[in-house]
Amino acid sequence: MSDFPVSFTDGYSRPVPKPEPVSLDFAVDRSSPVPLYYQLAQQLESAIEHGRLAPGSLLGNEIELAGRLGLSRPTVRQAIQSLVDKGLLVRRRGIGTQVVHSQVKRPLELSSLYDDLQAAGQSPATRVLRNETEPASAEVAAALGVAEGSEIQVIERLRLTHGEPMAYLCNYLPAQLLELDSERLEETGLYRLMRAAGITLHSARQAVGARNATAEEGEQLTEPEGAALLTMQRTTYDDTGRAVEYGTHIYRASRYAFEFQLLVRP
Amino acid sequence: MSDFPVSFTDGYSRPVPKPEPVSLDFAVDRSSPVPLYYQLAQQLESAIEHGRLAPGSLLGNEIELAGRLGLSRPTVRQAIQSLVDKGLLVRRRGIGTQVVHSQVKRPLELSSLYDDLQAAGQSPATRVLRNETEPASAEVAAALGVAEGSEIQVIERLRLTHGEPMAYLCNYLPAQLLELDSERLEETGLYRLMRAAGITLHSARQAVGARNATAEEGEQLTEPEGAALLTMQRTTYDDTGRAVEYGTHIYRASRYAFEFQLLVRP
DNA sequence: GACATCACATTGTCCTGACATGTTCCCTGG
DNA sequence: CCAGGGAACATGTCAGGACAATGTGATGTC
Repeated sequence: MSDFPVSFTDGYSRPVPKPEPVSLDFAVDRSSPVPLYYQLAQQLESAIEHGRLAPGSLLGNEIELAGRLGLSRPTVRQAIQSLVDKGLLVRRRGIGTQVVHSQVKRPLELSSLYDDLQAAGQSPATRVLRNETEPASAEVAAALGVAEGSEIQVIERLRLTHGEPMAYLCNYLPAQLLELDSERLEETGLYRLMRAAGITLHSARQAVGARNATAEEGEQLTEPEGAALLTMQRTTYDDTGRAVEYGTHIYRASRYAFEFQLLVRP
Repeated sequence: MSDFPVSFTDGYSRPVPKPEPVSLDFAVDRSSPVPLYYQLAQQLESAIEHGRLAPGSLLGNEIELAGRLGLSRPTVRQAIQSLVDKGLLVRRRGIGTQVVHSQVKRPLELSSLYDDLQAAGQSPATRVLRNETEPASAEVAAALGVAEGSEIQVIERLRLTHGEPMAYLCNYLPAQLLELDSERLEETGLYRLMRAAGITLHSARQAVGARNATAEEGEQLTEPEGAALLTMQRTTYDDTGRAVEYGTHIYRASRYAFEFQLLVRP
């Protein structure tokens, strides 16, 4: 009953030669306004990313590390914890803290299509099809948590890469939230404009599905009627929990797929 | 930007100069093996979920709260921090800690299709089409980070609800990882079996796309050829960062869509 | 009346210290 | 030779205090 057919120490994971603590020369600057735990966390992250801390290697115990850096244990723990939250380190009671084996890095961000494309060197462009205000429909009002009929900013955009349509984006925002200039919308992404306006995005609820293109959708996206389209509906919330954006997006499945990474916290 | 339809400061801080926020009778059990910060966090979460702590309401300062509960401030902070991480609370230096406005709850979990369907009262069923080992192909070996040709457990399943096909699931696992009984696989989900075997799932990398059904796929899922299908590829890692599962899933877009919530940590 | 300044409240950071709990491994006793 | 116990060691939990940084509101000055 107690012995499962699983064994962590042997088996498929290449024979790990008992990990040994690594000792790197970290140092913190107490005169800096940057918090000490943050300085340490960044140095650790950098060391992991550059391979100076090998995957699977032990970090050395917290108390000794604290003493070597002239820090207290809670400070060191705070630094380590932030990297554990990022999925870079693993703590094991009685064992120690070790670097995660895999090469995964990004913990999952509330991604902006524009930024994603730009980062991928896809030279994105935007064509604003519509940018005006209208009274909130029942659906939009429910999604944004506002009264039906209140003023809502509606934006319809076509996102292109290399001159080819890639997605049709329709977004709804509370009208008073942000001044949206069509010119700027063609230059950058909506999320970046919102952040620049002092809105700190915090969480989003998404639904991703698929359906066959209608004739009209096909024409807009230069896909044949019936082609598979990827659909997304998203409501975004700021750090106080207010809904700040609701959108319906349609992507050409032949040119786009969502990629993201999930983290599970126990 | 200064006048939103919602304002945090008015309402309760007007009548009384000293805003005495919600004062609920929390209490911790020191004889319990459950950590104190965790007890407090659960009581707070429960109070938020049941509306005893209204959205937007202040939590009262940490020091006073600690005193009232007979706890130290770090313990109270740890409890609050865990809820901030979950997206239920917001801290503001100089202001206080508030309950977020929206009603969103689930922070996003590494979801199991089976559990999701069961939670939705869909009475899921599974038909195991294939369950055997084979040498790893190049694609699978790369995804799992093992040598090409090493033994891999292959599982093909059809997931049904109400007797109707909903998804076709193909998964690859390192052969030594887990003993997979086809009978058990028909009774529950793969993730639950892995967890029961002592594997703590930690993160996953997913790609979601769409495509038109081939004739064969259509037959398997009782969809017409050309119907829009939702596709997902996923690699799952355990808490040490080892890849423990790779899978290719195909969902009937007419019957299923992904829903999930993203959290952004600054 | 408008603007700068100060006091206050609150969270952010950091310290020291202590004990609890889970792992590993050696050493002892059989 | 094997099994069990316990020491050593690691992280987990908790306490109490101190000062810094920041947002708010009242005060004072021009």
